Parts: sequence; C-alpha cells; structure tokens
Amino acid sequence: MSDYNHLEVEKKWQKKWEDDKVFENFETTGEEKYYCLVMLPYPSGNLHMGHVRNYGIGDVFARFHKMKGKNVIHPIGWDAFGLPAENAAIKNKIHPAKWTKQNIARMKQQFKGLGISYDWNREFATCEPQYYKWNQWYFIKMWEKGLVFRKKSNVNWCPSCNTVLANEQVSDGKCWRCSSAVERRDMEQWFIKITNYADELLEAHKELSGWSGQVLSMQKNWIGKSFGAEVDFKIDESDKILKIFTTRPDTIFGATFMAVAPEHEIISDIKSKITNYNEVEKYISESAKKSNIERSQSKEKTGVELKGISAVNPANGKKIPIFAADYVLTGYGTGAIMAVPAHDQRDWEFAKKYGTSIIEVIKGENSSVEKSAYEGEGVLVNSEIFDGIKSSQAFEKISSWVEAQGFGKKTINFKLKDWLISRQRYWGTPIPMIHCSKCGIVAANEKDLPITLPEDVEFTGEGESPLKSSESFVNTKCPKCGAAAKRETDTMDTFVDSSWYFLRYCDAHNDKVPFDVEKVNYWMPVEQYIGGIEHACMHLIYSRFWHKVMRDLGLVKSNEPFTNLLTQGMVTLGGSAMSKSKGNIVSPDEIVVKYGADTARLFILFAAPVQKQLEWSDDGVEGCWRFINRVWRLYDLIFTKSQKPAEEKDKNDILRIMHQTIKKVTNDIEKESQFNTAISSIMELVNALYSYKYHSNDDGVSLEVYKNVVLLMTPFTPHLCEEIWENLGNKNFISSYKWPNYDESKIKFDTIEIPIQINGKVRGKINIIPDSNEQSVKEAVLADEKIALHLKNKQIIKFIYIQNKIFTVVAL
RNA sequence: GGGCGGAUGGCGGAACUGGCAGACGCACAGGACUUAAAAUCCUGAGGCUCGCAAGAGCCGUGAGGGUUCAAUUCCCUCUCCGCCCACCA
Repeated sequence: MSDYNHLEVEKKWQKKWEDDKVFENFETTGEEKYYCLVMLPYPSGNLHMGHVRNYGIGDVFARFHKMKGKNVIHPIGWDAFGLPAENAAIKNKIHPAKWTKQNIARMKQQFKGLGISYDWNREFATCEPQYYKWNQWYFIKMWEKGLVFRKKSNVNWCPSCNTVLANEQVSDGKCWRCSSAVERRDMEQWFIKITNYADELLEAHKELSGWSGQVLSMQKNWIGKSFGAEVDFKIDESDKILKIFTTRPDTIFGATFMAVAPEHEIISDIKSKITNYNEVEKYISESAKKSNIERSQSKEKTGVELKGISAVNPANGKKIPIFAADYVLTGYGTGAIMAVPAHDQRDWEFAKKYGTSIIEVIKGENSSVEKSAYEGEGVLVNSEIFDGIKSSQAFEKISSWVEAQGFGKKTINFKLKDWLISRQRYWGTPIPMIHCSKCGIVAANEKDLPITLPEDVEFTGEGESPLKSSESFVNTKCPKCGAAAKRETDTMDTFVDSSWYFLRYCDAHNDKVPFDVEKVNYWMPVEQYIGGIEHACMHLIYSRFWHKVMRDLGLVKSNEPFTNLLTQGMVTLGGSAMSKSKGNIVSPDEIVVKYGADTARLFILFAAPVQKQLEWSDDGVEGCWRFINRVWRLYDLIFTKSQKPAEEKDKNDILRIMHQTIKKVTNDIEKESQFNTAISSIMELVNALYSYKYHSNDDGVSLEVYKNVVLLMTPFTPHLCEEIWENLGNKNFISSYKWPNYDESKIKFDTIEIPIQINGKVRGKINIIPDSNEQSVKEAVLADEKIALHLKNKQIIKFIYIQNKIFTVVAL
C-alpha cells in the first residue's frame, strides 16, 4: 500500500460523515442514551490548542459510547455574546454581530477539519434573538418569583470616557483606552438571588459523586458557609447600633475597637457627631479611588479613627474606638467588624499601627500576643464569667449567652454573594424591564419578547452604555398603563447564556418554548461534561443554580444537570499557557496540515493525563505521527505470508495481549478517563504485532488482532481507522461499528512470576501457578537456591504471602 | 492573604486498594537496509561501585522525620511550582 496521505484521507472521511449524516441524531426513545457535553466555545476567531484538547477529549467519549451502542447526543454551539466583540467594534469599526458571525464561520471549519463528531443540526449561537429571547423569559419568571432585585453596587468607572469598565479593561488602575485613573462608582444594578439556593448548592454536593473532590472543595469554599454570630454594638453618643458579624464570638471580650468599611452607611448617618469628619471624608474618597485590585494588593492596612464617637462592647460595657478601614469589605457579613487584635492577624497589624490596645482572651500553650495574633485554641482569660473554659466550648456558650442577653444572635453566613448580572454593555441580552414614571419598574410582556438589540448604535467606547444612545430602543410604552416609558439599558452577564444552553441543545430550534420538556427529560442529565478547571466556581455554580430554579418552575425533573464532570488542564509551551501576549502559540491549523488532525488529537491525548497541565512538544507530535504511520504499515505486514506455520503458544500469547488491551482501553475510557494510558497500551499491542512472526499463516489471528487495534483507535484517530477499515474490505463506517468485547478467560496466564522479598528487599523470583496456596509457594521459595543463600545464618521470623503478588520472608 | 492542585530518569509520563519504581513515547547510542543520507525495522539504557563477562551489591520518586515485613502511595514538618479567588471578620 502507498504511504499514508493524511490530507486526502481526512478530507474524504469528513465529507463522508457529513454526507451520510453519521452523527446526526433525532431519536429520543428506546436505547440507553448518552449526553456528551463540552463547554461551548467563545468565538474568538481561531481555535487554539486548548480547544483541540477540550473538544478532542469530548470526541473520545462521544465516539466510544456510540460504538458501545448508546444513543449519543454530542452538540456544539457558540457562547457568542461578550466583551471582545464590542472591543473589536470600538477598535476596528466592525459591528459585533458581523465580527462574531465571521469568527463562528471560521471556527466551524476548523472543528470540521478536526473530525469532531458533532451533530451540527443542534448548533446555535447565544447572540441569536431566538436564543436570548429565553434569557429574557427566564428573567421575567425569576422577577415574578422574587429572585431578581436591584441594589447599589460598585463599578469601575473611567471619568474620561464616562463609561463603566470591566475588570479586564483596567490595568494597573488605568483605563485600557485612555489610561486615565479608574474610579469606583456606585450604580443601581440588577441582581439574582442565588444566595436563596446557597444551602442547597452545598448540600447537593452529595449527589455529585461523578465530580472530582477538587472541584467540590473549591465550590464548598466558594459558597463558604460559616457559623457565627451577629452582635449589636451600641454607639455611645447616639441611638444608632452597629451590627457586626463574627465567626469568633468566643473572643468578644477581646474586642478593643470596631472597624467599618469606608462605604458603610453608619458614617453618613452620624456624621454630625464625628469631630474629624473632614479627615474621614478624605479617607473615604481616597479609598473610593482605589480599584478593588489596588485596594486588596496594598500590603499595609489603612484607616482613620471616627473621632467624637465610640462603641460599647456589650459583653463588658467598655467603650472602644471606631475606625473606617478599607480592609473591611461591604460585600461580606455586615460590612463592619469587632476587631480582636489579640486573635486576628489583620486586626493585630491594624492595632499596632494605630496604637489601640490588645487584650488577650484566649491563652494557648506558649502563646504570646506580643509578637503576633494567636489564632489557635486555648483557655479563656480576661472574659469574666467565662474565664477558664476551653475555646472550643466557648463558641457555643458565649453565643448562647449573647442571645440570652438580647444583644445578638447565632447566624450562618455565606461567602457566596448574590449574582450581579447587570452589564453596561451593548453585546449581551437586553434586560427586559421598563421604567415607568407612574408604575415604577415593570416587566416586559411575554408576547413582546424578544426585546432585540437595536442596530442604530455607535461604538465609541464612551458614554454610560451604547444602548442609551439608541432612541428607538430606549423609548417605549409602559406595558401596564401605556404611558411613555424608558427601557432598561443594562444587558445580562454572559454567564446567563451558558447557564442553560445544554437544555437548548435538546431542542435547539423550538420557537414556542425554551425547549420541549419531554425531550429534555429524555436527554438530561448530562452523562459527561468536559471543560476547564477555571470554571469550577462561577459557571459550574451558576448553571447548577439555574437548573434548580428551572426545576422549581417545573421545567426539568433532575436536581443536578451534570452527572460526571471532567476538568482538563491547560496546554502550555515553555511552562506557561499559550497566549498572544507571550507569543508562544502553536496553531492547530499548522499541525493539521503538516501531520493531520489524527496526529494532533493523538498527541494531545497521549502526552499527559487529561486533568493535568500539558506541555506542548514538537518532538512528541512527530512521535505520534510516526505511530500512526506504523499502524498504517501493519496492513502490508499482516498480509505478507510468513515462512513458517504459527505455533499455538505464540498465537495464544498475542491473543492474550489483545484481550488484555481491549480490557484496559475499555476501562481506561469508560471508568478512568485515562486516555494517555489507553493509548500506550494500544502501542504495546501494535509492538507485539510487529514482533509476531506468523502473519497470514495463522488462521487469521494477526488479521483479527489488527482489526481490534483499528477499532480501539477509532475514538482517538477516526480518519485513519475509517480508511484502514475500508481497505480491509468493510462496507460500513467503523465509527458506527460495535466496540470490541474481550474474553476474560483468554487473559489468564498458565504461570506467573512473583518476586520474593527478604526483609523488604527483592532477592529472587519464582514462577507459580496462579492462585496456588501459601504452603506450596512457601515450599517453592525455600527450595530456591538464591533465597537459601540469603537466608543462611538467619532466623526466620515470619512469612507474608499476598496471593499472586509477592512473597515476603522476615528474618534476623 | 485564603482556597485547590502538583513535584518520579536528559524530557513528557506509568505504577490496582501499601506489594518488583521508571510501562509507553520523546531524545540518545548501536546494528540491519542503502553507493550514501533520510525513512523504516531491530537492539540497548535510572545512578554509582565491583567484574573481561554472565552477574553481584548499594543508592534512588522535591527536602527532613515517622508508621510498616514492605511507602511514589499513609502520617507530621518544610521547600519550590502552577491555577483560582483577592484583606471574608
């Protein structure tokens, strides 16, 4: 046969798969179903190696389960809203829709060139009105259920462009366009009450046995459930109360000052009492200028005392000073803390700097609060009636006492914040709300959906939001009273789009409802979800939340959307992620042309375990290319008649390796997601077939082995395998052929070799019949000359036999 | 600062539930084929010491300690690297 021409072969089969609709699938009955989902790509313009990895992994699962006879759904779509399209519009004067469409067209061709087995019938882009209509529909449902609310929140604001900036548009505290210093500004924003589901999102981790412990613990810490107490501190000079949250009520007697976030309302509430208000105001405006990042990166804690007022520690009645300090955050707890410098390092540093007192209330072994805060356990001191009890018990005792005394209560707090979904952007789903001067905020009528994005918009990068410049969009009528009203101009966070797209795939073109409930209940939940670890907290919590809301709306039956989750590692070159700025990009196109899609896929799956970081290696790619050609050449080898007839033993040996390999590869894909070891075991089988001496003179044994090699490789290198399969005289697609079975009885050995250890060191080996009893193995061991030599002049203490594994002698 | 991972030959990696460390691939060396080279096929190899050799012994999974007949795997202390989040009271 001629040399392997990957360009010709890959094109040929990609066309055949498409023409014969091999991967299209409309069945929603019978059979065992398998939903293989990969995180939908953002259409940035070009596929990169991370995509090849992500979607290559997905394709192995999809193709494997199809060959296993399951009813497979393997869809793809586009996460098409977002900032880069708008940035491109500002920079290059191209409409975001056009830019996005071009990118999608290009990336679609690249996907096809990789031979990924998608059902393109289900494709959609989230920027299509037919899709985002349903974002608006959900939003209104959530509004009706009381899950949507408005609240003031901080944004990055460029005073020169007069616009809101995303975090990534701010570098070093400067605007990306004009380099002005970025400020922070309070704006009224839309939020979704994800915190209503905080407890369930945490509790339901029990149902996620197919998720890695890594992702679960990341989510657990993100949700951050903590037990503590809310305590009221009176302000001595007024009737105001400062409410704080603490996870350490046991240290309350050590609270020597209070600290509030600079944004805290108490400051303006009692500003007439603050004698140094000028100074305080200055501090507030300074910290408002700092970006969140700057504020968090500053090593030294800053603050200013609110002079003229003081708080009363309700535990002991002592008067303590109050500070405004920006290490206290508005978003967590109550935005105010009781500071216990003796037992919290941040408070300790602040106390040292501003000269407040440090009172030790928990005494640990050798603890000294002179040098740093003591955050460990111990016995209470300086705590009046609680002196002498253990800190582990003090939490419960003191919080109960606080509750009984009436100045506080036990509470549970979550780090998880409500989901801020407002974006002051054009390229996103318009929030379907209307501001009426008479009726207030009113939801759009369902029949008016979708509220589409207007075309008459200029992209300048200046001004509050591009949508505000479109009169046709802004001016509308109140759905309630019919009077002239204004549309909301905020659009939704793109995480909304990706929170339910996997349900839309099940019924991608429905224009009556977001999806047909029957179809979704057939396909959901997702058997295998694949994506980057960077989504562990945000996307993978939002979509779980959204699913639960949909369940409560009666739209889906399942509690959780994704049964098994696989998070793949990054693709790096020279130790860091491939990126334009680093200039270390290897283009998939280049590799596909030079070596073929099969080689690219094989390398990327072989070079590292899927969950781990993968270092790109040109030499490694070359090796995979050689392997593909080696498999190709086997065709000639097995049809070259050998000189001598096959020996039974050699035939059995190679068949045994074949059955072993089928077992190993099946298990590695199905149970372990270890594609690298699956591939290496196929390589071993190929090596064995090369060493086998009886081709075409062995009753078809080598042909049988070869067929199985090709079948096992199909999920990894589908084009090559189709071509060989056809050359072997098969009329059907190997992609639709049955995955091979193995015969356990053929895997058994007649004898096995086990090591013999003496005092933990291997001193010899013996052959035994599998499953021999301990007595017979012991006799064989003691009869062994080398072992006898090692045991000379030693006294045997005991024998340890692990069946079929190892025999150990302990001797002195 | 917090959270989550990781560290095994020259390199990527393998090793079931504590049971022969280094499978497979790359790079390297030697051989066959060739006028020659490339390609291909075959063979070899963790390090050190002894031996002409067959072989034998010791060391070895980031560092140090521990448990065990036996530790890459379990426990304690530490170092370095990566990712995510940013002072979470």
